[in-house]
Amino acid sequence: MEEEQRPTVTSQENITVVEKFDGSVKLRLLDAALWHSFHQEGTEMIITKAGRRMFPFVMVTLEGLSPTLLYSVHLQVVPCDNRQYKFCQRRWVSVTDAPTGPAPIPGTTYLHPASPNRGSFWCQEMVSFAKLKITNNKHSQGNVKRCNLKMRCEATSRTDDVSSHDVRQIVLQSMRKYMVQIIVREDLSDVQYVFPLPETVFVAVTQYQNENITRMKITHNPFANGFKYAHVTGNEDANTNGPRSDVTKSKDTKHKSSSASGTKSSTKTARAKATVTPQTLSSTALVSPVLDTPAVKLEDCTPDTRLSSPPPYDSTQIEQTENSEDRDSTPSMTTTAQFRFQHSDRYSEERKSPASWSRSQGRKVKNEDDDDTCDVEDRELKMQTDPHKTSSKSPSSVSKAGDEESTQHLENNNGKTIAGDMFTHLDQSSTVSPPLSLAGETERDVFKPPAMRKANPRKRSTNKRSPGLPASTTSDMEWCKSPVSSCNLDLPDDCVVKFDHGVQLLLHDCGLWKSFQARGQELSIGKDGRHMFPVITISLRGLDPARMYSVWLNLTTADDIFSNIQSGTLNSVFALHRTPTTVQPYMHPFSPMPGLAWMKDRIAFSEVRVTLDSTLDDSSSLKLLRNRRYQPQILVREEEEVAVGGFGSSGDLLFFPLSETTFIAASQAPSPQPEVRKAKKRVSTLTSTTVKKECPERLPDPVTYPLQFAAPDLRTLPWNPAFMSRTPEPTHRLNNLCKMSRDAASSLSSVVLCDVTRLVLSVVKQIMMTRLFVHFLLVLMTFVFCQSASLQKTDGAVTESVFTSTYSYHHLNQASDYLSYEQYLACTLTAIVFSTEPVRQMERTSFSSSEGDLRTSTVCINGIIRGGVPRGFASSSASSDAAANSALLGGVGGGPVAPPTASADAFASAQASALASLLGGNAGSGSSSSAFASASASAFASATQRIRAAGSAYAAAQAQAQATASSLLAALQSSGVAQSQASSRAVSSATSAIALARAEAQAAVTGAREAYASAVARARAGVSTLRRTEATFRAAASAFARARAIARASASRVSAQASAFAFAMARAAVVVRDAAADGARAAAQAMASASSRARAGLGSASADAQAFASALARGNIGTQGALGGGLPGLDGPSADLGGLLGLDDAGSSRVDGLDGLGGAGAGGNLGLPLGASASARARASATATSGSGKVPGSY
DNA sequence: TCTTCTCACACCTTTGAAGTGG
DNA sequence: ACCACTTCAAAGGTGTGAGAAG
Repeated sequence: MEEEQRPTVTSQENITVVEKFDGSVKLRLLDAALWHSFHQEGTEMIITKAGRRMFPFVMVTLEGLSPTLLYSVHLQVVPCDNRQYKFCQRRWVSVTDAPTGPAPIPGTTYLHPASPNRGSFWCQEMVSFAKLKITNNKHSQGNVKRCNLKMRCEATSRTDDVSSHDVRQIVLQSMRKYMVQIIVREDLSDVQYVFPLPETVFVAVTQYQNENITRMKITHNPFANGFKYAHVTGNEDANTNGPRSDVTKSKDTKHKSSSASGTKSSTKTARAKATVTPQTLSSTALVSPVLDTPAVKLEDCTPDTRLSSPPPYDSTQIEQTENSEDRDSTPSMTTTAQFRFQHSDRYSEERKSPASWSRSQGRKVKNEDDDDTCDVEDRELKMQTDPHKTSSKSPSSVSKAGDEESTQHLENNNGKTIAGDMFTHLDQSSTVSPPLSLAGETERDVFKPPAMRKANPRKRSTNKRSPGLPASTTSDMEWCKSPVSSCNLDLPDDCVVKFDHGVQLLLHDCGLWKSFQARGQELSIGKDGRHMFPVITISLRGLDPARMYSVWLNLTTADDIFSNIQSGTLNSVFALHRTPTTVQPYMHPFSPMPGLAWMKDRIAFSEVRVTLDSTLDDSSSLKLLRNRRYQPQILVREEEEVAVGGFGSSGDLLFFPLSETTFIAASQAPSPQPEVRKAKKRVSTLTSTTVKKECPERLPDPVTYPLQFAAPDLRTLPWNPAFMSRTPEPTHRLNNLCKMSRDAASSLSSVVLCDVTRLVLSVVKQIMMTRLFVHFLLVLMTFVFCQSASLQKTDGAVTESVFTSTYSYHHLNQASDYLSYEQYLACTLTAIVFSTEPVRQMERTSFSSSEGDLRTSTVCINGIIRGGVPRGFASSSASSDAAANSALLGGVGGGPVAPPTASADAFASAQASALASLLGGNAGSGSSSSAFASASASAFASATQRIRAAGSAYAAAQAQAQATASSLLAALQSSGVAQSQASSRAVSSATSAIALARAEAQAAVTGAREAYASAVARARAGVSTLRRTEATFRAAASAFARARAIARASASRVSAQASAFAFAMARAAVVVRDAAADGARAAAQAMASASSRARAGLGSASADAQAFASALARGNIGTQGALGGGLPGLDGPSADLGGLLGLDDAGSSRVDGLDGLGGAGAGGNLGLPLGASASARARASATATSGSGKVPGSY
């Protein structure tokens, strides 16, 4: 590991960093130059009982971590040795030569509050330990308890306990030397990476020992600004009293009483002198003791120099730095306020040119002469050491050059560094890679050119308008319409052109932006959000007119600089209280739109708001941090259609950094210069009012494009892009946001959807899936219909009808600002319903009747939304309901719209016909086109046929029984005649004949019983079928009743027709039911008469048999012994016949069933509840049948 | 007596709330 | 009503210096 750690010092965007390696993981210590400067003096850190922050604090960046693994980042302060130190003779010397002193406190660990987190997180953001505190209070709690994920999982119940402590303190011992090291640990594993930072070696003290350290602390730490003046004058006093050695001597000899009083008095004196003239301070600054620390400015160092001369990081160097000659010979990286100068430029491309920052620097030199001698010292030193830069770097020249060349440099430096920053904010799923943008550099260079440099000054000279006024729209439009390739010189005034991949972007109101930049870049924001002003207004050119694009505004943190404006000067130091965050990009509300629409007019981000409230759930608000500098960028993303409809983001991404609009998010911080405020306010008011008055149509209206159904791809791509153009803009965005291509609806989509639908986020997240489902349904149905062979119109008529239906409904809502999501959903469902078969039969003329169409749509929408599709009935029921409603309101079956009364009659007749067909056995042959009626009729007809078959079998069995009885009677009669005439021989033969007749009668009865059992089974099956049919009818009746109730509620205008319809239907049903009842009654009577006839026949047969038996008993005594027990078997046929009489119950059951069936049919179709008596009777009859059909087994 | 430590202090910045005026 | 701005107060960070503690 030691070998792998090869610290190298590099300069990254003017920030000196030290790179550390541990295997594949790289750590960079930011602000290494500041650390080094302190290190050279011997860093001291104050420790207090309550805890005190470190300054400088540790900031690092990490690379090489696995994006998906969880890591915890620890800062560990480890003792360098066991020795105790004291500050003697301006140097730190060891008190105990041998490590025999008190044992140092073991290294304490500070867990970064963001731990644990994924590697992507750690590598994306800077890791700052600014809030770490060190203390000498042994009872202070460290934060080691919060350790890693393992421990957190194991001890979740102790969360509160942990949070209750001050977990941000590390316990140290004073007068001991420590070093910071960073430990990166993989959670849930034992892998860890250790990065010792020798640059951070410091001595923990309770009171500063080294005066230079104190001075440097005051210089660089913004919280010590209150002592800055004191040190300026204190140094002055020291210089007037003698060389610095005297000061040191007084410090070393601890003449604290005198020095303290002197310092205190000097403090007050300094504040009294705070208004001293810059010249005076400049002269005093030239002899400031800070000059004792010779420094070479970073700018004076060539990269090679910086790279080739890494600072010595040996901790023992602290003891060597007491020699001033050594310090002089050491190539120090920087000095005091130089850092601030550098940090102001950190990560900023303005260093390459921009006027704003150059002006800031110029003002800084001019204004901070009052209070900061260090800048002047450095600058003077620089001017002495580098004569070549003396002229070029003078404040005035810098500022002037910045003013003149800012525009030209802006597009030149369309930024590589910006590209790197920007892509960290982009969607990771984007297919665009950083090289794409970088590759465009050459192309931009081709476009950029001298034309711009020549054109702008000339135009500017002729510009007589106020610089704050917007540019001429006419010229802008001409610019937009002109071809890209021409790259003409006639650019609008007050604009700057940028290029990316041949697409040109025109930034308007640059004069206004410059005006603000010249007076300070702060943009006041509040917690409740404010509109940006000036408004970022652009124009685009070079887009493909037919392709869809979305335009985004992205705010990137231009740096990690904490900035504020103090005394009219822009101060920038490292952010102390904040860690950098990513700002969610803002999509222009018109997105996506065809390129032609984007190029048609200006694109203004007037609706965007900036806010400090990070919890604000508003997609139009950009959540910013105070006192951070932000770099607006325009992103143009090409949207491509995807197979399932909607648009995806698979196209190219263009980006345009707008360095002209860089601003600092100020926290209601008033500018200290009243004239600046007045000027800003004047310009703001003037511009706002002027813009509103002179350019009321500055914002383009949503572009409307005609539907083009003839396009061939419309038959294959069901989601018609033209449809999106015609829909209201919010719906337009809905289609884009809810497209199926996105696996999961992102939070951004949800947020934007909240904006569109005006619904809360939770609701939007719930309906997202519903919306996707509806979208899928619509796409699928359109696709199916387009592919269906039954579709007569192959030119997308169904698609058009769907869209027309939806669009006509949209007309109804044009008065409202936005179409609610419920309305949109209803429209979509309506489109689905109206795409079904009955509607396809409609004529286009009747369908396009907007009012009736709307009314019909409303009815169906309400019915479907409120009542839903009847379960188990699926599409047929829905279509029948739709057809019924359509027939009710506008006619069905095509043709012109029929009068309401006629429609009701037609519908009633259709219903009656269906019922008649059901009861008359003509199911399916009726004229009703209702699928529901057909299905129900066929089921009912089948049940009826089965019942009739059972009745026929019963009748056949009954007839067979009667025939058998007749034959038996004939046989008995014949045998009796013969026996009366014959002798005993005849008696025996008669006996055998009787036995034969008995057997035959028995067989006949058995057959009749089997036939009876079969008839009973069939009757039961008929009853079961009847019940099923009854249930079906009940469901149908319920669904129909619900649909009718909904129709009645929603369509008040047609209540009269509905009443007439109901009356006619009820009348028809009554007629039908009466007819059915009459038929059933007649059948029952016929059945009863047949039964009575059979009973009569059997009774006579039984009487004959008894007469025959008595004759035998009287006339043939000799054969009594043979006959034995008489004719007991005759009871059997009698019982069997009695059982056969029970078949009447079966018959009555059938009648009852038919009666109930008729009631069910009528009741179901009338929407009336079925009478309980029908089913009860049916059940009772069935029970009675099974009970009475029990045949005695005497045989 | 010397060194180290503690604490109150003045001063600063940051942050947010409330008020004011256009 | 909205927005921009001002004023004020609270919280927290900083070095200083007197005094206490070891």
